[in-house]
Amino acid sequence: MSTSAAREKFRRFLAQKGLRATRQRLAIFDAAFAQKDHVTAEQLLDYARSIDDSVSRATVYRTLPIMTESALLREVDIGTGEKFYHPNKEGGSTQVAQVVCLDCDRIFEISAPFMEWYGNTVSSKLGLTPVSQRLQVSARCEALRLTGTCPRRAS
Amino acid sequence: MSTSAAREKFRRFLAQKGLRATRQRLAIFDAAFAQKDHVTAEQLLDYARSIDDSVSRATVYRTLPIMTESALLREVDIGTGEKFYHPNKEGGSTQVAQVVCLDCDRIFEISAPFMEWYGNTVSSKLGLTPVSQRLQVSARCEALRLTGTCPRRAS
DNA sequence: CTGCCTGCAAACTCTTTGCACGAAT
DNA sequence: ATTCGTGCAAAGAGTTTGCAGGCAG
Repeated sequence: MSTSAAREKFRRFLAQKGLRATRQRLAIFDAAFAQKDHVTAEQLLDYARSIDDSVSRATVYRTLPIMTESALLREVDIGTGEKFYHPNKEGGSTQVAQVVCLDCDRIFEISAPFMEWYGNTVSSKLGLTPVSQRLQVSARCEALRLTGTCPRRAS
Repeated sequence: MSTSAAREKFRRFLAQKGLRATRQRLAIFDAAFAQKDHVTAEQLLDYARSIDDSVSRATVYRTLPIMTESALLREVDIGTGEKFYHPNKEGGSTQVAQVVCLDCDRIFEISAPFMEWYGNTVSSKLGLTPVSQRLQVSARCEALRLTGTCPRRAS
């Protein structure tokens, strides 16, 4: 899905929900879709302000749940206090695991379709219906440990 | 593992680390091991104070990482802002998944040994060594949805 | 006795919210 | 014209920390 196609999808989502397509919301959307890595709300605010300097922190925090609900943005909570956001450019499976490198703080996303099966299996035994699942692996950089340098750190 | 055996293990852990076995730390330990369900730091503080009313919030927060490191206590972060704690009475596998009921807020723990294999597999592809993994399923109560009452809620 | 540990309260981080103004439809 | 949306700043929740005094070893 191209960024402009996603942008249209966002506009449609807003219209359908009876929400307005304001300059600020679109700037935040564009900021999010310009990102390659996972970013925090604060980083998104900075970037959105470089597009439209009228964007405020409050609006970022108010817009993030909307974008998350539209499935155009994925929210990732790795237990560090702050949440990370990542554009869902493929529009595809939401069954994704994360591998978090504790050395470079990078977040890698890995498709993990079996999570859905697991959630169903385990929930039904408890009389529950799964809503969502998360699978995260925290890890250390092997190269850094051995050679003192993380090859990915160089970027 | 009995509670008193765990208590001894905690004392030994403290000694080995050169830490002192203070009244407060032991009260917090006892409070944690008296719990059946998952509790927050605040709930633990209340309970610890009923054992020794000199226990302060600061000491609870300072003691929790020590107990977690000793593996006698398990920390569970389900992304609700506060962390939950649970005594590791079996002393066994740390490979545990959580099923969180969004209706009654209960946390169910489920042994998931395959997580270790998964962590290894996925990490090695990235040149990483896994440190820990978490698998969580959020779910809704089926009985509550159908009959309006959660059988577990009654407890 | 020595210095690790403690309680207190203030500080901190991330996020949410009340209010009056502003702009999308 | 109507509302919904906005920026600002203050509030909020959970956790951490600086400091002066207290207790374990």
